[in-house]
Amino acid sequence: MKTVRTRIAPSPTGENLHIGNAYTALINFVVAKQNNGQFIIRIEDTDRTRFVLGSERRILESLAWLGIPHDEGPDNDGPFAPYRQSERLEFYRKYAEELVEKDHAYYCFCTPDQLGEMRKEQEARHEPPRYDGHCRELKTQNSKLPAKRDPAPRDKIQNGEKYVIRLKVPDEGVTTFTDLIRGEISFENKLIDDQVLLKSDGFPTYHLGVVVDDHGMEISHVIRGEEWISSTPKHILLYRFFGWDIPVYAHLPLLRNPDKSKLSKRKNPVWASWYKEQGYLPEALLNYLASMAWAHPKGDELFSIDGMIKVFDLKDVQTTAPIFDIEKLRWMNGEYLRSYQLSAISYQLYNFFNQKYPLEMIEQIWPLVRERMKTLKEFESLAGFFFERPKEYERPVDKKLLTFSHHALELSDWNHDAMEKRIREAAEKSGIKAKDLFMELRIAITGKSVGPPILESLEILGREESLKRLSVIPAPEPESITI
RNA sequence: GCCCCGUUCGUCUAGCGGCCUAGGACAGUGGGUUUUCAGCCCAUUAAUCGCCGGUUCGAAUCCGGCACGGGGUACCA
Repeated sequence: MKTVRTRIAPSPTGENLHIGNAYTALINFVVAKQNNGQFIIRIEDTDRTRFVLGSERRILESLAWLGIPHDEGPDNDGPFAPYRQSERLEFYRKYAEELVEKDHAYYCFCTPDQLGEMRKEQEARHEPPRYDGHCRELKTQNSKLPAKRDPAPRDKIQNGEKYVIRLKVPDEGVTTFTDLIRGEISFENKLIDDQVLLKSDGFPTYHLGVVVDDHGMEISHVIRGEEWISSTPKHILLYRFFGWDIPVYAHLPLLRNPDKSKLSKRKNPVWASWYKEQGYLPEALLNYLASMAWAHPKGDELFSIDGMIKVFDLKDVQTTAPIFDIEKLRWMNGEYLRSYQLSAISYQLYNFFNQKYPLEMIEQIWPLVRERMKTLKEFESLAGFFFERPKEYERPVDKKLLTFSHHALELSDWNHDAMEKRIREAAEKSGIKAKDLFMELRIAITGKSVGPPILESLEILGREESLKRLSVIPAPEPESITI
């Protein structure tokens, strides 16, 4: 059996790795690995007008962060280098010319202005917008020669006229392909436009690039988003015209915004980097993405990529496009966070906050906040008071209540049981609810009414710092002070 | 407009002709544990399986039509 080789082909036109690409990458990676195959990254940088500097680097960084390693790519090369389309231009020209030679493509000298005009007219006549084939028969009269050798187009080229190479889509017949997820899909050829294959700047369009490179890099499975379904017949035609083996196709459903439109940055955080900055763990993000349009056969909600590789089957992927719902991701992230060993999670937090907080402190604090956290970032809002006295208080502290607890604490040995005992005693004597005393302590120390257990927090802060905080009460509203 | 893909709780999904008066997870709600929040445990709300017809003894599951949603229709990917 042929080696399974899959790939993702991101274009460096965005800030970072799009979460939809991360999803596609995950599935491609899993399919490759479960078949002992290779996973490849190819950069499709053929649109120079949308090129974003640094995008490629950030895409690769995010993939590395996610833990989806590639066997071949622009940064580590491989047997089919280069892996950047802008560095493979000679291939595309060669193959486009070959198609012209075979009379399956032709030179087109129509200018963008002419094409725009044409489309406007078609629209006015309520016709579908498509290339009218103007240059298709551009030949000397009665010429039997293919366009390649015909003098008419040749002369224009020699005169320096700009041109593109277009695919000559047959006027009749039906192009059919089998999608592993959706089954057979057919398109009538007469409805397929004469696609541009090679642009006037010498760069290929996606359609030429993807076919030439997938074949050239021996890609066995083309697994991509469903937005490519309607382009696939063009690709099939190309494979046939070249006489190449057609890869296995699988079109994944598109991830959607809550309003069901295609996932977009306007309506949702889409960059993988955003999830990293918010303190999501790559394992959780991947686990969540895996649950999109696919479910673990055992019904497991939490599983690793390795676990997924063992049981995943492309055929089980759903055709329905799922909505990307961050709530479930948050839950999952919390589960992952809690499953970590103390030292591992502490180190993650240490690095997440750029070594801002001492590792030993984090290790002490983590047990107090582990049940409360859903993202790494939340550590700061939950436990920030350990490192810095609160600047803002949820409400003024009641000095009278505080005084009781203050005294109680001063008298106690500085440990949890002793402190709790003293506070309860103080409460009983004064007829105040212990609950209220604890709350007042909490606000004085943390500035907030919710958070980690207060007595444990006091222990970690230490006697000196704690008492200092209890003495220096932020200026409350004058009338609320009752001593 | 035309072409293509889709349609099960709010969301992710299970379901492959009888085991479905449709199961699980997230979110929600109620309760328990608790000095708060969270976590944990228990309970619970929520889908006439888009609609209409057909096939069948029997349909969420098969077929057809319709409606709705999405994608494509570029010298963008």
